[in-house]
Amino acid sequence: MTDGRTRRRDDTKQRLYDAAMELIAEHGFSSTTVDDIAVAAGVAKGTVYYNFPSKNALFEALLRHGVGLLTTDFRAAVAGAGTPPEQAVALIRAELAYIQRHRSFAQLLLSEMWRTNREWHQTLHLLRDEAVGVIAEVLERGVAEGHFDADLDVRMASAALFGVCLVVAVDWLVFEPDRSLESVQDSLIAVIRARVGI
Amino acid sequence: MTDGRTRRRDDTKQRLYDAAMELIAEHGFSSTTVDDIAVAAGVAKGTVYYNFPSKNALFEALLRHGVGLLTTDFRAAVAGAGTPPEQAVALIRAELAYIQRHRSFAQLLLSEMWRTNREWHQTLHLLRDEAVGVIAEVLERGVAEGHFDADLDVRMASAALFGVCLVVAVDWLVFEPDRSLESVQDSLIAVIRARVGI
Amino acid sequence: MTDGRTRRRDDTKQRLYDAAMELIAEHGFSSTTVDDIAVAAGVAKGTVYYNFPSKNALFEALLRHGVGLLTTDFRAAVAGAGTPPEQAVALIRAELAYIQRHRSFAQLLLSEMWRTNREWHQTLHLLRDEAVGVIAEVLERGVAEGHFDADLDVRMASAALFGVCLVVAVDWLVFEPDRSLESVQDSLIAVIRARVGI
Amino acid sequence: MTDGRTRRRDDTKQRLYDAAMELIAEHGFSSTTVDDIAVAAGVAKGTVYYNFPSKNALFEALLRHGVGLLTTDFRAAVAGAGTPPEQAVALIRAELAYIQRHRSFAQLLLSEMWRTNREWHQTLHLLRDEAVGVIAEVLERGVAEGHFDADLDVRMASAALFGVCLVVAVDWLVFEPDRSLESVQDSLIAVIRARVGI
DNA sequence: CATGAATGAGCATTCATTCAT
DNA sequence: CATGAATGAATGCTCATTCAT
Repeated sequence: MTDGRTRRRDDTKQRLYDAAMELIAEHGFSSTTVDDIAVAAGVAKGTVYYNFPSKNALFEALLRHGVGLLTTDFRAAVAGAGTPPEQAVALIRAELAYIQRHRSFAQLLLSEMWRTNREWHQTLHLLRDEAVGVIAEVLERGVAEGHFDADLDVRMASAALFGVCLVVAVDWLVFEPDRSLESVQDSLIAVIRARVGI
Repeated sequence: MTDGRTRRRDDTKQRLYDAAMELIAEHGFSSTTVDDIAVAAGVAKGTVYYNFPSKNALFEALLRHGVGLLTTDFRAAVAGAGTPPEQAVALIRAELAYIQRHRSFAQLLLSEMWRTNREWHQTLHLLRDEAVGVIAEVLERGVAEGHFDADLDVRMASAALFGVCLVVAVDWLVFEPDRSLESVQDSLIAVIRARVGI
Repeated sequence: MTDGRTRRRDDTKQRLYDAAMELIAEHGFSSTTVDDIAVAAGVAKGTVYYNFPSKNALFEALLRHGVGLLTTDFRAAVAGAGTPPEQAVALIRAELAYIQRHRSFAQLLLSEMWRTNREWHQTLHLLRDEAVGVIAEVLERGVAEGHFDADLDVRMASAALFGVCLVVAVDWLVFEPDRSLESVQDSLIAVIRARVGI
Repeated sequence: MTDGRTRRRDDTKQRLYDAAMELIAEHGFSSTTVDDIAVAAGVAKGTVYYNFPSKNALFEALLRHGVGLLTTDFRAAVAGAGTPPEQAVALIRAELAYIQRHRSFAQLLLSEMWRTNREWHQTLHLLRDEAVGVIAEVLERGVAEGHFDADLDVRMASAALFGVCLVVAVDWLVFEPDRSLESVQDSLIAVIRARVGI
């Protein structure tokens, strides 16, 4: 039955996604072999190529998948909070939580986001704009409504906010994995709020 | 003459460093071949193996070299400024300037810094502590002297500061390469200073 | 209905023949994939294996089919002409016409006819004898009836005649495809007739 | 020493040529693996790729090599004979002799010469013109000097002569390998000369 | 009758490493 | 001190074949 076949195929694709995500995040794209992915997904190597035209294509699909989830989380965070400052806090929490759940993907972004001349660079660029764009919207609204400094460089601020969460979260998961999400979130917000006075 | 030979050898090593840095930063470690490095350095492939025991060893030496330079710049920045807040600003400037000069190395750090299970992970970890440690010292002194909030999470703050500079700088060089160092620095400091009010 | 099903099955087989002939002739046996054949025939890959036990078997059937048609044409040409010399001309015309209609098959023969150690070599050998045999018969009769030189090496002459038509026809179709069949036929007969005087 | 290294490399290349020629002629291009070639040449697989950029490139070099030799033989045959008819006979003998020595190459030509859409088609086309061109020159001179029919289609005649030798020679080597070159040559010339009377 | 997802052996190609010169 | 020819294990990808539906 079509239904059965389709379900079977979707299963396979999902298992390949999961396996590839884990492996590529841990070892990087080039060091992850298609063989590894197949073994981890519990299928034959040919099955990878039956479901994706190439290793690159699988990776691109992966990026799309991962950033899509993140953007969805971002949108939900914004929708669930009231004022821009509250939304910003919600975004930070959402990003940290996402990274906690998909640590591997965060390492992937860190590795690939600013690397040019890769086949999937274009794809990643667009996806990034999608995700960071949600942050930028909030900051813009915050500026418009007088919550944030009027001359805030929104582009840089959103990139910086996105990036600092990324870096802090990954650092946390690598070096202090036992610390709780709440603790990290509180510290990070404190750091951002801190009148560092510089 | 020994002197001449040594100098010649150092030359070769330096050229290999430069070539490898450029290539690995641009394409990643796995995607850079020893052949590429040899060609870019203008030597035969065997020469790479005459000067370094392996590709991994070359890369470790590279990391040591690069982080060493950064740490030196950090120390100079601290020495050239008075109070901790001034030192912090000097550190930001130093990091941005370093990345501008060695953009490739920054991308390298971003890719490798938080990736475990690589042969050189240990090395990189130690080096990172060396560099980030300089930032931490300044923040600690700032807290001790009452410049910064007393309950500042210094560990996280220094990691965050290091990371945010890294991310902002790379983002700058990739997406707005024509912007000046000063402009970026000013914006970044403004963003950090901003009573974001969250 | 049995009739309907049979016809449908024959349709599928014919479409597979046509598709395979075209593709194998153009790209060779090894470079033609079963996938290509299925797509070109507009059926699923499994259908190829439902109708033929293997790719090799499909190819053998193809050879049988193609040479069978050629032999039939040869027989018709002989039957439609009077004396051996006239029959020889008719054979030349038949071969050229056949190749014009099935150019792909001619290229196939050229590639495979003299290649030993292929699974289907035996098959092809027998088929060849069938077709070239018709030419040989005509030449033999021509010798017996005094039309041709008494000491003609009939075996070689028939092979040579068969081959020269093959080569000339393929050359024509590849390099001067706009030339007419008649023109080629006339030139070829003139060349054969020519007292080259060597 | 450069000399030693160079000689060693040339040796390797020659051995690869020989091995590849034999194998590709016998089994065809697609069915011959680089592994086979390496084993037959007595080197490691990587060595093939150290000496040629790809399997295709090796094959193109092979074609150049083989047709080059044939053309040289053709030129020598023409130079060693007096009148165009004598030169034509010498060419036939040269072609038969060449094919006897390089039977594999002849099968190769038969398979590839009229196959379009292959990467090396262009190369082969040019090479063919070079070799067949020598025959055409002789025929042209023969016509000009009144040895051959004035309205001879030289283009076709040279292609036909080249092709008929090819076909006859291969047929000979496959089906009557014990027959002598002289015998075949005599029969072939007799066939060509025969007032077939068609 | 026909389908198409899945398989795994096989292939062209790459590349870190060795070593004779 | 430097070279570059040679190596062979590893890798991305192909494709004939199988089989559950």
